[in-house]
Amino acid sequence: MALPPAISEDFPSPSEPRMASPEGGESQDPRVRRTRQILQQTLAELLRTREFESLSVHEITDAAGVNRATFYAHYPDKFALLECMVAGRLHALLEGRGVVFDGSCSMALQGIVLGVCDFLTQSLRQGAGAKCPKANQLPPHMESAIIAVVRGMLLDGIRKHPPEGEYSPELLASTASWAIYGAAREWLQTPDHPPSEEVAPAIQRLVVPILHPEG
Amino acid sequence: MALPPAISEDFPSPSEPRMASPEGGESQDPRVRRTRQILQQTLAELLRTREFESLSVHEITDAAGVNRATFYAHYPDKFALLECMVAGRLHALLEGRGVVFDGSCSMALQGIVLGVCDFLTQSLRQGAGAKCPKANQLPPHMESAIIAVVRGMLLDGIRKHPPEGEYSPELLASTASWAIYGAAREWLQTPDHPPSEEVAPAIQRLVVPILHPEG
DNA sequence: CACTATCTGTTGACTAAGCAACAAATGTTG
DNA sequence: CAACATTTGTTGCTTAGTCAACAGATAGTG
Repeated sequence: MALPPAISEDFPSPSEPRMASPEGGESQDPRVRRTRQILQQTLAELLRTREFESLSVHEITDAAGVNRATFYAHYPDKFALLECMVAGRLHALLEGRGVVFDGSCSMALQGIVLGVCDFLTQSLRQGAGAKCPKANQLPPHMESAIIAVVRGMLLDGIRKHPPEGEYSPELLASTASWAIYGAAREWLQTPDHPPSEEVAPAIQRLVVPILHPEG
Repeated sequence: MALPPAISEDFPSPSEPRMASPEGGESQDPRVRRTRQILQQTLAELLRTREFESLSVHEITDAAGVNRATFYAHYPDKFALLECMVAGRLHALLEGRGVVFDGSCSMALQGIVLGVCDFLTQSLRQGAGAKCPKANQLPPHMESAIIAVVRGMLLDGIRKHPPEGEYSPELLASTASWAIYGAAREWLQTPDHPPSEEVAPAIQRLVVPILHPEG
């Protein structure tokens, strides 16, 4: 498989990854939680010294002490695992800050923006060893995973307080999430960029009109 | 159960604990290694803030995210888990220093003595929060676990090079292991005791005659 | 004392994880 | 190109872990 699969519609929760078979809802079985946590944590550790593209499923499961067949019982491929891993970490970061986007409060939106900026920064710092020696860039599949998480959070919030415009929640969420990530990425690649606390309000002001096209 | 069961004859390896059913040999199944590692690690973490006596099996398995029935499939009781946990940590400490007792070399014996002293010190430091606020003492079941590990190592070494005297390897190993632990304990409880590097040779000279009654 | 509560082991039915083997696709080297 | 090795998904069978429920032991409370 050369190209990653399309990001699924459903939000890829870390404990209930994007899969072919089962419906949503978090798994209760301790074995399931344990296996997914081990796989995600192992991938995170491998990414400190290895490039994602160069990793095989066999290598990940070997390092995790998990059978390869078990891997495929949880994730369709390594891209899904990456997505869930990033989702889990980003979610943990945002939850640790008490950020919950409900569709109307722009403070929460700014929290998401700030979270993405900081998450990008720390992800780059961690993988400084092997991944992108010179350019301040993340591997592409990690980027789309972050966007998918942000899109899922925005979509949840928008659906709770749907705006009255003509645009679908999906379109609004996708547009805003790509915009947020693009802005954060641009900020990060700017030499001598200001701290995230300064740039976050600016990005937030740029994105707000997307979510509230009328006002 | 009010009293701990007697220390078994076989050495309680961390990955193959003292059990009713199976024979010796380390388990190959990743699930088995994982479960035992989680339980031992969880116990170690709990002991930082809790007293061993006050812990129930239910509490340990709950914190570990392991089913209580699974616990009993690996350990007959919490004392066996403690023993295996201590054995694993002490073994790791000694192996990290390259200590292997083969029954004859007194340098290795001194390595064991030094390891016990340092292990006692670090065990006390870790559990300083809750266990024994004033006296420099370890919970009794931890003490017997340490002695069991030392006894097992000595027994392995003695059997490789059995001395010619009238004493059985078991008697020699038990006597020496209790002597070593008692000496280390006395050293640790002495106010302003010298560093372990100084006391270890002294203890070793005390114990050597036990293992080599003739010479 | 009786009542309640918790802990200890144990059992049997169900489910997830391990394992070996497979076919197919993809590289890689001569 | 051909031969070889690696990776990817998938499949049946076995084993370990989960879960609920059980009986017995221990201990606290009115």
